[in-house]
Amino acid sequence: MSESSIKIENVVASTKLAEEFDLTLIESQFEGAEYNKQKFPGLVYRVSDPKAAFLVFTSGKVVCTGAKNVADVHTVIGNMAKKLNSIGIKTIENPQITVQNIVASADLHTILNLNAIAIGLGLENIEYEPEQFPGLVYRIDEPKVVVLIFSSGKLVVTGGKSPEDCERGVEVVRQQLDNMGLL
Amino acid sequence: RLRKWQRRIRVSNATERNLAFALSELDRMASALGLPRTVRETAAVVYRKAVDKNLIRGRSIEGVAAAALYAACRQCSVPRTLDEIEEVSRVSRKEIGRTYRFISRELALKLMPTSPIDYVPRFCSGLNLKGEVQSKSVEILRQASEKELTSGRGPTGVAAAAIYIASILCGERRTQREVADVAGVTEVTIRNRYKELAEELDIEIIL
DNA sequence: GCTTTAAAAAGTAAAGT
DNA sequence: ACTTTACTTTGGAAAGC
Repeated sequence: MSESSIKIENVVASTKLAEEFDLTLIESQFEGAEYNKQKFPGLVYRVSDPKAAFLVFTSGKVVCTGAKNVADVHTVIGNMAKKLNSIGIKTIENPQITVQNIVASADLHTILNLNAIAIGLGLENIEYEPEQFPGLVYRIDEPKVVVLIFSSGKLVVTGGKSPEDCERGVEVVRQQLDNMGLL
Repeated sequence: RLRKWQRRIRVSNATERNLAFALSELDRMASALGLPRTVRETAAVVYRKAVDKNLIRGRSIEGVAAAALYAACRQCSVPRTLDEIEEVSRVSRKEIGRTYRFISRELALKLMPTSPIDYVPRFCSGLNLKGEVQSKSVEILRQASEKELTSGRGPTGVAAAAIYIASILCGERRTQREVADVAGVTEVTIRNRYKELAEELDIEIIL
């Protein structure tokens, strides 16, 4: 019924793979790893099977960004654990992986009048400053996501913890615009 | 009791001193931008409301003053861009924009996004263009708005393109560079906007 | 608040050909 | 003029300034 045809563009997740990490050691063993403690406390490491980027911290915590699926997040983190094991670093067996944010795009396939939408949704509920950015920012409480609405009818949904949050967010926007006769 | 009395005086002094500083800042910036008294007064009202609601906490007086002036210009329909406000203030555009969003929400200013039409009088006078060209520009912008050619585009860029076209139609042609300079956008933006306007509104531009 | 990561949307900008 | 690169906005975690 409401297959919003959402396209997930990026998934951000965090987990803990060990109690602590020697980032200098990892930097020397991992090809392409970047670590500048004074610039940023985390080590940056990019992988390309499923494409993703890691931020590894001395606490053993890891942030994974850039994955296109929630499943890929688990895959790349599993691969990361194996790579760490291969250089003699032990990791936690079944790490608890938390999806922190999902960025998705969608398309309403209609040209939109952002001024009318701004009034329709209520100026106090939106932010629309075309001088600074072409998109209208709409924050939704349920699901708790932020939707960027463009005059082209394209949308960007972010802040969701699951793909369902993103799809519901798009539906909320679609329905509200429809109810106001702006679709 | 005496301590409390003295403290009140101190607080009062500090409050008055800060307010005086803020108002002088508003005056300095408004003068630098050549803004009329009504706008300065509006900005002062916005600033005082911000003070009354304790919105200055954690923010610099300069930042709130700059944001108040930015908001006042919009309320009075004589908008200045964040870049223009930044030039006369000691705060970054990012900080001004952030503070503006904050006070705009907290004071429920409910301002519509800046209309390209509000830039026409200032840009035209800066180009020494008469009322006829201004009227033509506004007419073009109204049509552009109806045909959905302004959503998401920078107001100054759209206004500049409309003025560029109007100046040609009225036989008082200004170059893209001249218009771009007064509008604070690049020639590329004028070109992109005017091509879109000319095509969608079926306006023939003979150079 | 900042720093760093990734990605999309559309507009604007700057640099190089 | 055209192409490429890059910055604007949104969200979230990480450790530390």
